[in-house]
Amino acid sequence: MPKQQNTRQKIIDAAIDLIAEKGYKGASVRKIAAKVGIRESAIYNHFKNKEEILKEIVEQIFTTPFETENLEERAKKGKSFLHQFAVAYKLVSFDKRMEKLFRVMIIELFQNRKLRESFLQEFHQKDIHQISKALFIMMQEGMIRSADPMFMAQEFISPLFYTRLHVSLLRIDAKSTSPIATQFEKHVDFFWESIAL
Amino acid sequence: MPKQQNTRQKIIDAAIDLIAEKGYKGASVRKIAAKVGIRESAIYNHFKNKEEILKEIVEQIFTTPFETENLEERAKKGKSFLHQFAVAYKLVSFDKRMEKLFRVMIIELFQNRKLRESFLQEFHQKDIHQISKALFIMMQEGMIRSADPMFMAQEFISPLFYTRLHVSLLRIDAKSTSPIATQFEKHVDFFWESIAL
DNA sequence: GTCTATAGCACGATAGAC
DNA sequence: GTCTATCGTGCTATAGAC
Repeated sequence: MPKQQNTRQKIIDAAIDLIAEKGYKGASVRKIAAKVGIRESAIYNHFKNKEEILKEIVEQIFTTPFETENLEERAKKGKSFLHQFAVAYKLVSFDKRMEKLFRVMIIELFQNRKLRESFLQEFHQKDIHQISKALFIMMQEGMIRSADPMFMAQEFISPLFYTRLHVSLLRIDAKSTSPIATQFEKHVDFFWESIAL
Repeated sequence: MPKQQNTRQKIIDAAIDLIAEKGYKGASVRKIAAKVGIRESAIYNHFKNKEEILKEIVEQIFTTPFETENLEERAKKGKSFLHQFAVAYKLVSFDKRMEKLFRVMIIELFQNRKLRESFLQEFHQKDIHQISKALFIMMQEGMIRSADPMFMAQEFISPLFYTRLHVSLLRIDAKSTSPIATQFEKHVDFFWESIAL
């Protein structure tokens, strides 16, 4: 049931909005409080200090529920597995909240060591691992050409990431994304043609 | 002849260092002045305000001298053209000053509209255009399979960009980049095998 | 072109009443 | 858990002497 948000979550949401727009330094405790509709001092009833808010947001960025079940079975479908992944990636790219979190991630990537490590371990490695496992199975099945699965997985994901960044940059200025919206699917076509036997 | 830097350039260099480390907001006029070895007020003899410093830096980011001569001739060499491009991209990725400018670019990408537009027009489009022209020539020569050259160019560049980001993230924490240093060349091999006829 | 001095403001955070 | 009030700090920028 859609219960009313508690103040703590309201603070986090306001902070995400502001950081996505102005960066961590630009998202002052004052502005966060104003957005929530309380005074600065009231923030400190919910968080020890400003950094604790960011910590919580960073955790939320990397707690993406991700389909990892039946990997072997799904991988045997070959191209349609990759298609499914790309479409899921596309949905996330266009989801309003996920897009905001993506912006926060990029903005803070070079300024927050913990976020950086999570990016490399969670964001990067988790996807790479899943895809590489699937690609390995496809190689065993003789569906695709042989190569280092980890490397091939990165070749598959990089263009998706780049397109996601591109989408995010266009949307921030309210520019049209229609010329690149189909690139997620086109990439799968191109990639599959590149590896299929 | 290697003349002594004037104060103006010293200010810019100090600002690049500080922004790459702390972001634009974290790179205060105070700190920039301290790094140069002058007082804050002296900064204003060289720049109208803080933003003008950033403007200058943004311009420096996108004034990359880029090899565009003899494109047709070079393109006909096929794979070795792509290899040349990737190696140049790799060199830039590991160049200390270019790496700093790359960081500044990523940090400010979502916070500076002008930088964002330059990114899309200069950084992104310029590379894409050059590569797509070369790929078009290769298609005409029957060296590679036919496809939309612009799309194919993006497929070629995305993994290079992703690897560059990866390198930058590792180096900021002084982590080893040797596991991914060869990815630029490996990508060319993989890509060429994907498109060669 | 540099300095000292200072204005004026926004910041993060705390104390204490309700 | 929220408020008012306030503290100390760091910020951008300017005025004016040298």
